[in-house]
Amino acid sequence: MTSANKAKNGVYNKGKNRINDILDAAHELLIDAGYHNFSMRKVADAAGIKLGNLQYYFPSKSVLVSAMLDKTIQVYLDEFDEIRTHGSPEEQFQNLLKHVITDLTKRETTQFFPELWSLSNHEEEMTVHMDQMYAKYRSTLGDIITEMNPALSPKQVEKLALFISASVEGHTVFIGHNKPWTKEVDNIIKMATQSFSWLVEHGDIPKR
Amino acid sequence: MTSANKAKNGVYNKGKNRINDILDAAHELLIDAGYHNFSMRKVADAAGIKLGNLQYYFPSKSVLVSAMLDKTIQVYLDEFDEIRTHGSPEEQFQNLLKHVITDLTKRETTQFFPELWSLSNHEEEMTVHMDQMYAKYRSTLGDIITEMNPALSPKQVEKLALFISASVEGHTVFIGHNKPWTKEVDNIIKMATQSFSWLVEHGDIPKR
DNA sequence: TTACAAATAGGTCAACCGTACAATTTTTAA
DNA sequence: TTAAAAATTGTACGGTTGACCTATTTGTAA
Repeated sequence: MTSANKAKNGVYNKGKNRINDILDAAHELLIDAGYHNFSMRKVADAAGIKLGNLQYYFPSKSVLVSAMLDKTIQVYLDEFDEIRTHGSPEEQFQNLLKHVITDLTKRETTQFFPELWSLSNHEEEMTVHMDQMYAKYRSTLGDIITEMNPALSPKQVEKLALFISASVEGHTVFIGHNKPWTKEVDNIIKMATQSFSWLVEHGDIPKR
Repeated sequence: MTSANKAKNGVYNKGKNRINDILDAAHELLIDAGYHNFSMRKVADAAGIKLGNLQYYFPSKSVLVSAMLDKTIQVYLDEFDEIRTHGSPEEQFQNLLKHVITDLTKRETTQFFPELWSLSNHEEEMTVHMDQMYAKYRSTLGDIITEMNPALSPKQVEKLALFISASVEGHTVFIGHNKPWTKEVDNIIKMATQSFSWLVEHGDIPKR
């Protein structure tokens, strides 16, 4: 059992809060400095503790980064469930697109995801976290699509969910926070809703 | 005048080849190690020269990275012009989508762009290179769209080019080289062609 | 052939890095 | 109150990094 696990299962409130503080500081640092400027010492500074103390909770950098990714990603996962609780399938579809695209323009999202994409290309371990999140994303989207057009086969639904979710992610780099086209968010939402709805209802999607 | 400039304008073939070797080595290193593992010493090693010699051509890391980005991006820029030389607007549209999406699956492209996106979020200087490339991308795409549907206003064309190009870029993370959905490339091309063609021909795009 | 510029190598520096570990203080449970 | 556990600090180590600067070698043009 590692020190971090000991701390997580510990009974002291101080330790639990510390872990949250550290994870938040790490997240913030990743966002505004990028992973190439991300170091244990900077995280410790940002969290207001000493390097030795940080290592008591997270014995290695990779353990820290992994935990930080987990926590950040969990926030997005929770939001997908919420979408499914209100409205018709068509409304859920529109709400999901609007929600995700609007979220792209938040500073934290605009900066976080490119780091995640880059990281997953070079650190095997990070790929798992990312894939798991996008699988849930596509699964939620797929459920909605199936209800919108029950004639579609599971394979067709899968393809549509992949195409739509991937397309939406691409806008991060262009309409995200402080990007040149931020003001076009509403238009992007309109175009996404139109074209992707049409694709779900009238598209000729390969059956397998 | 910097050493790098001197070298670039120099008359020795040795020096010119060296610069190309260095830029290629830098590109390769960025691609398979990521920017967080990108160092002057590793570039020198990969290029088969000593650190001191590398610094003779590129006096600082940022100058090197900047030159490397420039060279890499130029390759993509040249390809856009090619597309415009053959076929009807509709064919050009399909060819462009097919070309860009197919390109996404190349190892170099899959790995390079997330690095570029991340870098542009944290290093002001890199943003310029990226924006310039995507501006050219959208401009080419916009010209084709205008010919496909002359009834569209310039503003509408601009929005469509933005939406389509951004959507396509998003697939890098999902159908790129060694990604979980690489085998779906052909289906993605089909869906992109269908939905984006429909959007250009029948979409209700805000006029301003 | 010789003089000069280009190209290459080598060394040094302060700063930063991840990791390990011992010493100390603080908190909690008995 | 006291002993054990948890939390925190401080320090040290071997490496790496970007930037500088000084030889030394190589190539070329006069």
